[in-house]
Amino acid sequence: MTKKKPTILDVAQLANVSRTTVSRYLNQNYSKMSLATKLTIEQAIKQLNYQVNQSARALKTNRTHLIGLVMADVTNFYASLVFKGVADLFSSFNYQIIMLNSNEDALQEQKNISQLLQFQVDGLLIQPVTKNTPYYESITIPTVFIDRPLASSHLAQVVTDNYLKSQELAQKVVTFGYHQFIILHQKNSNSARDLRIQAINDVALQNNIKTTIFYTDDDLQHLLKLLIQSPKTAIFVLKGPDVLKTLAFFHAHNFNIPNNIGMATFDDWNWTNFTFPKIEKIQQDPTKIGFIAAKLLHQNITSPRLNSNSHIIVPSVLITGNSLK
Amino acid sequence: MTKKKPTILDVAQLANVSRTTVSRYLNQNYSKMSLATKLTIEQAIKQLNYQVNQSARALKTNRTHLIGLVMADVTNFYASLVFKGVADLFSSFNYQIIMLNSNEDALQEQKNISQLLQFQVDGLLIQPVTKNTPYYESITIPTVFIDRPLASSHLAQVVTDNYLKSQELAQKVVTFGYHQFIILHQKNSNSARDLRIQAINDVALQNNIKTTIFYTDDDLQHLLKLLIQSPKTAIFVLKGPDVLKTLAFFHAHNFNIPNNIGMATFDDWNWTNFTFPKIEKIQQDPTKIGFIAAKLLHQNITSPRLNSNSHIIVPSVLITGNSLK
DNA sequence: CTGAAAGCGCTAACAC
DNA sequence: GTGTTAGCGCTTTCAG
Repeated sequence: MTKKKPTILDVAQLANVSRTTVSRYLNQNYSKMSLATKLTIEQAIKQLNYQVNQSARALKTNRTHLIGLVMADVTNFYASLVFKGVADLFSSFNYQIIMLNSNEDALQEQKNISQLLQFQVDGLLIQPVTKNTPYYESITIPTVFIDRPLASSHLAQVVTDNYLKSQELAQKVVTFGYHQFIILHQKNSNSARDLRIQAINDVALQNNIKTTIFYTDDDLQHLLKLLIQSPKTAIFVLKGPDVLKTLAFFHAHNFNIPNNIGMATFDDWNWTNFTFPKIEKIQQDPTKIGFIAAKLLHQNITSPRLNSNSHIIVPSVLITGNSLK
Repeated sequence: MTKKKPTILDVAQLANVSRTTVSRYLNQNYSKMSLATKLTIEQAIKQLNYQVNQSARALKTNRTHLIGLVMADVTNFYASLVFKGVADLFSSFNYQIIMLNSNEDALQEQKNISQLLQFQVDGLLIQPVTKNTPYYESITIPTVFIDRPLASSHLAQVVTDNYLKSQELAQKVVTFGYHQFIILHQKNSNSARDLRIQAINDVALQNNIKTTIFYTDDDLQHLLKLLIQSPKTAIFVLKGPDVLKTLAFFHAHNFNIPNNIGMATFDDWNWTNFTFPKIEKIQQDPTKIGFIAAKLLHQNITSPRLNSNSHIIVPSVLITGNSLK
């Protein structure tokens, strides 16, 4: 327990070779090494239960094999799914992921990034909480932004097709003949959500449909006023978990979907797979977004300046439900 | 971009002091330092935008300020919540969390642990996928196990009161006069789940109630046979997300809860907050478990051999619903 | 109050 | 095919 960890020197001495040779073994430079020494070293390592010290290696090679993942809100299920994708990609290259929580706070995000830079991470994956591109552009290590589009074209980013798919969804809703749209979301805003709202609004305008924005943070009771004695209404719920909440609320107040109200939503996960009725939705694949972002980052780390400012759109899918009528 | 990062030496030269003095500044050893030099150094650091190199510091001090978090399944919402608790605690001590996914696979878990040891993490938090205590006991750095109880008393662990609370829940269900229990869970087993099942079984036995175990992995259709023309039945759903699935299924087959069937569940999150009806449940607090485990680990890191083998039980709460009748 | 210098464990020229 | 050696950036005695 208290005895020191074996170093490369211990292995070298036990195997009767030099540190260099052991180092070569560790880095798989077997090319110029007799099978005999290779086996001796292998044996010595096993015997001592030797493990390379990544700190030392990092100091020498200037590569930590650490990736920083800065998520806007880790308690959001979106974060787990992105993490999975990122971890899946990087685990095959023996990189480890340090995840931090910005908690939707810009200051915390900057602290997180600064911390990660001290740890000399080889790359950064950021779900940005702000649109503060000057700060983001000042980051000098390979970085890929996730989920929330940023205006600057200098910054590599992997996002989904928010505007177009939302437009498509809204247009489909229109075909059902709704005369009023209600958009339900949380006050806290971000660029991805803004694009969705904008698309819905644009479609509404083109079709002379009245749109009201409503915050789930507020008491849903207020919503009732909007619904009673109003024209045929469709509700867009911008966050998966809010669907459950809203459904329960409607159920309690004897509103039926799709008979009294139409509903459509955006789903990062399978929230609506088990609801009644099935909700018309746009489904995105956060794990895929994470995986692709990680892949891009890995490229930017291993061969810099190649696609370092790619913008990748991971398409989402429109899934039919029976929540419109 | 390509220019080298400033080192402590650059700061020292700019501030006209020695590396030692800068190092003292960095480590807040202000006690024996003139205010003048302190300010000069502060200024130089700002000017160069200097950041300490943690790899170098780690090599020297033998402390990485890295914590390894090995979770059985990161796509499970439980993992996010635990992570939050762990991150909340350790962020105040400037430790970073490296999270890895064992994917419910023992081999993967061992690889993960081995990787983390190479990175010289200062401590380990493990949600174990096996009961392989010999291997776990061979780990020589501070380690705390989470969620799934391990037999060995040598190992520090933070878990919830699975057996007792499950017993309490089952006993409550019994008072409603159910004559049959069905336990719904996933085939994949672990010690925490086993304890819950055992408690329910024990209560059933004591009350001459027939219990059937049913896997959600299988087609739920089979479940119907068990329900039609059978005595008054209560269903225990062992995983929050499965509640949605099961409710939707019952709804589709015109079974009403609580009129036709009773239901009780275990909830890591607010899965059942928005269901109809509200489900009788045991609610645990994974974030709290993570926080407490992290606290214990931090203690074990900073003052070893004090509580290094504590067993902490974080109580869960029985929450009344209207799913029993 | 400050500095000189050794050394943490490893890698990579360069030598042989 | 293998070894010598310098040095990555930092902390820490020890000396002044």
